[in-house]
Amino acid sequence: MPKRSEFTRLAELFGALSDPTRLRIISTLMEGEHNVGEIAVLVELSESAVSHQLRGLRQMHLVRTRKAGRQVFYSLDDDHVARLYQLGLDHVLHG
Amino acid sequence: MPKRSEFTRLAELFGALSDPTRLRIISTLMEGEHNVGEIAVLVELSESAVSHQLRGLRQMHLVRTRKAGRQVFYSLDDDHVARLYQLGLDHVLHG
DNA sequence: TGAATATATGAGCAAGTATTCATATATTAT
DNA sequence: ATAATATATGAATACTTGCTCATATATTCA
Repeated sequence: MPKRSEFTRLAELFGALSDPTRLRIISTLMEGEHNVGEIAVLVELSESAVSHQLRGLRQMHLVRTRKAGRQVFYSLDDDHVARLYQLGLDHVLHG
Repeated sequence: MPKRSEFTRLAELFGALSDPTRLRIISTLMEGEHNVGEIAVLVELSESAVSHQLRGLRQMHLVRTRKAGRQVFYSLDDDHVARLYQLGLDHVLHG
């Protein structure tokens, strides 16, 4: 049985995946890196809202950034995320 | 790219795992079935709070129940949950 | 039957979250 | 330099969540 602090961190990880907007962002990034403006168009949300969400994902180290001029390109930092996403989706679709 | 409704359901699934209390309950149930009172003791929370959380997990079909007299025994409904839990924990502990 | 026990549920509240809007910072172009 | 563009951030607000407390429902026991 893990420690309390580990449950908290695990909850934070799943929490990062517990919002449809963030999942759409993650789904978008699974197809390759994108800058903030592109992501905003793809998920149909304001750039500000996207930027706020990306901040959370950044702080959780689920995405990483590459700066190119004034654009910032985001990509998934870690394949654990993609695996969690896929496993969850399997459960939702079949299962 | 999944549909909006699927993102919502996926978010709900991860949302069910996004709270330390619920994760403790799930962790407890991974070791076998327990009734509400036992779970309350093990996770150190009121029976009411536990019952409320179990209701959510039930509605998500993540746990199932077996009634025996006036007690209700809960167990994990589905190994997807245990797999998500384990994969998430791997990410939190190492990686 | 009536009291005791196990669980479930509803209302209410405090704390957390996701968005918008306004503004700040950084970079490029004129 | 100044304007334009891309992103980030802070404050405000509406919505959601997790708990407690009181109460309801079921089941067993005396």
